[in-house]
Amino acid sequence: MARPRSEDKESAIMSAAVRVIATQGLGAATATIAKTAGVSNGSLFTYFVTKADLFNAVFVALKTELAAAVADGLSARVGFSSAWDVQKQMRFVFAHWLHWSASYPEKRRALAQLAVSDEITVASRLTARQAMEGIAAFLERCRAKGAMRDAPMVVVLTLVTAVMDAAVDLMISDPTQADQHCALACDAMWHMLM
Amino acid sequence: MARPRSEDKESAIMSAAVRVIATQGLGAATATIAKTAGVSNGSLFTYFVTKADLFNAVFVALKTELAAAVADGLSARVGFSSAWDVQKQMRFVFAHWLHWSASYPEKRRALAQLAVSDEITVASRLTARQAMEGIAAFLERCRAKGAMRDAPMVVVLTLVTAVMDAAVDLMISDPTQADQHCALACDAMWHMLM
Amino acid sequence: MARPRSEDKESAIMSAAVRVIATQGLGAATATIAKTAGVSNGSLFTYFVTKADLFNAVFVALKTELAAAVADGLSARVGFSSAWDVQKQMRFVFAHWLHWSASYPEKRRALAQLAVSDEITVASRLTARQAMEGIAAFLERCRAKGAMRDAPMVVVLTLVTAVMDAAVDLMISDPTQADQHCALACDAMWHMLM
Amino acid sequence: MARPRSEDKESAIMSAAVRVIATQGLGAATATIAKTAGVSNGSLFTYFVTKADLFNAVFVALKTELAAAVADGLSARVGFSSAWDVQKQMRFVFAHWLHWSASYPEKRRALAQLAVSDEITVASRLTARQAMEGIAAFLERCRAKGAMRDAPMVVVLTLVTAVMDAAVDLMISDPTQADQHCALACDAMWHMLM
DNA sequence: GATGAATGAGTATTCATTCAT
DNA sequence: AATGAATGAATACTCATTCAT
Repeated sequence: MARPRSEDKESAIMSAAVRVIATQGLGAATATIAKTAGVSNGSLFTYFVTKADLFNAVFVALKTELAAAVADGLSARVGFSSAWDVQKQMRFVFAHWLHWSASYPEKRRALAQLAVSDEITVASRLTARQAMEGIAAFLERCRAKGAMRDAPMVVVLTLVTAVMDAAVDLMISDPTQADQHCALACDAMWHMLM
Repeated sequence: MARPRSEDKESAIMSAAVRVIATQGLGAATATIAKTAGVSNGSLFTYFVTKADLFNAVFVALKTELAAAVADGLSARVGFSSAWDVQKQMRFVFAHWLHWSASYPEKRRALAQLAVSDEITVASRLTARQAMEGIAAFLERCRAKGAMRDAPMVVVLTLVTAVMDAAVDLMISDPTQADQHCALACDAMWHMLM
Repeated sequence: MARPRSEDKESAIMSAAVRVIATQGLGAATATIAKTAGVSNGSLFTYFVTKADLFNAVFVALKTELAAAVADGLSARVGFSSAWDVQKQMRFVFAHWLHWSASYPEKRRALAQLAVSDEITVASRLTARQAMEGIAAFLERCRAKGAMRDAPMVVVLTLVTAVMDAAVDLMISDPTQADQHCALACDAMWHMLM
Repeated sequence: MARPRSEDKESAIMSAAVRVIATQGLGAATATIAKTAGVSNGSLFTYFVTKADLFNAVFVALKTELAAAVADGLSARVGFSSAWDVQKQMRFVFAHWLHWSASYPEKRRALAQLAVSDEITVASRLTARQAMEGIAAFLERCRAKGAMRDAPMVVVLTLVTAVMDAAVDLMISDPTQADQHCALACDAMWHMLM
């Protein structure tokens, strides 16, 4: 598993991949990605044995990054307890999530493409899901007394993620209404879980 | 005077495309699609000038088909009025929608790929949206007194569609729990809109 | 050898071929030629079994047409005898030839392409040469007392044709100087033969 | 640091192109050219971005080579001055030109095809013309006191080239008479210019 | 005979991956 | 390790020709 040095190059390639995928789709040539990263096309393959490997790595990285951002919003507010506080906290977390995602439209777009690709392995998808599980505890608390209190966590997480993704798309496609869309989505989530 | 164009062939190509895209993604070769359709690769191009044209046609067709199926569930129950009836009706419609989608996993998978492709034109996306217009009216009525009563319809439709898609994914990936997932999603929708 | 009727269509196809070859080169599609001729692509092949056949027919026709035009200039002035008259007559014939060719740039261009094609058979080339032999007698008289009096006729004809072709190209490429070029070429021919 | 581009390969491709064009015309497949050059079809495109690029390069190279050969005959005899000497020199130069061209029938044939192609850019044609500039000066001197003393140089060069080309064709098509044809053409040129 | 759909071999070009330097 | 040339399979699309109507 030991990779050649230069983490710089590795991450340069990965973020180049994000940018290129965002604009050219999954059909993007590895050579294009390499050039965008300022690296020779040969080098790309010393860091990622396969184009699919690169894509999987990018997928996992983006999902992980997103999860971290969400967790970030999470850690800022812990310890509320009353119902009203829970709602406030949820809003805060979801708003953080949404705004973070909307700030990186390229990442969002790349992720959307990668998510439906069949190059992305089940393993990658599993890893991605696990990264998101950090917020499971939070959602657990949110839904504790709500309508979805007995639903399996996977289901809750899947539905929540779907709504968030859709909301981000709306925010990106019409940035002037971003705040309204954000508020609406947070409301929707609240009602869905309660 | 010459051999007329065959609608059979046209639709054979389109459904072949669905099957092939579902398994091979958008990178699927036109030759593969043609062979799957039992047609020469040259013929594919007498029916669709371009691979992108074919994909757009398939996209619109699938969306339209889905819309028709939903509308089908819609027309079955018209005329309810009390709140309880509205809920019942909505459940029915959503359940219909979900089960229909879950019954055609290939169509769903193909649609998921096509939806994020940049080969799909705005015109196609518009047409698709218009096909869904029928359900918009229904949602209008559902949300009339609910929390989202003031939200723009696009937003509502986008969120609803996202939840439906996620639910179908869940149903497909774990068919034994399909009914529970369906019920859960319907509940979620209900709460989200009310 | 009996061809299907409608000489109209046959010649429509041929002149369409001239136009299309002039603009698109020999790589022009038969379908394009057919459409230009206002005929179905299938029909083209009832008149010409092969694309090469069509091209050969066009080649021969153009060469023949040119020869006829030259002969036309020829017949206008027959019977001069003194040396000075011969020169005058030659100028007249060559000028006629040049102006006729320069009036049909598409034909000239198509002919230039066809002449170097390897689709054109030796038979066609022979026929073409024979068509031009009408002026052999005339050239014979021109060169009778000149420097090329002992050269084989083929050689004379080849050189003369080459100069004429080059002159026509010059005239076409710079129409404002057409008359000067014509005069120059006639002079050149006169000197070459005397 | 990587394998350097090989000039060998580049010229192998170009001369393969000459051979293949000579026998198959401009419709020759790049794959055929590559195989003839002993190179993978992919490699052809690292040396020439486009088939048209390759053809332009070949065109310019052949024209340049021809010009060099002519210049070669030119430099062998410099310094003559009397009228008789000029004639002798001109004959020598033209004979050299003709024999060189006749020795490379493939190059000649390829050049004939390329010259009428519309893939050949004006830039290429200009470069080619400039390569022939050397002989222009020589012709300038030849015609100084002759009949074409006032004609534009382009015209002179065009006519001379046309006669030379025709003569070469004659020499190639009937090699046993090559010398006579050569002598005849030289005479013709002499008379045309004087 | 006319039409234009059907066919499938053929084309230029691309691209993931390998390998010489 | 880094580079970028080399490779050749793969791809969308074209086109001469055939054939059903």
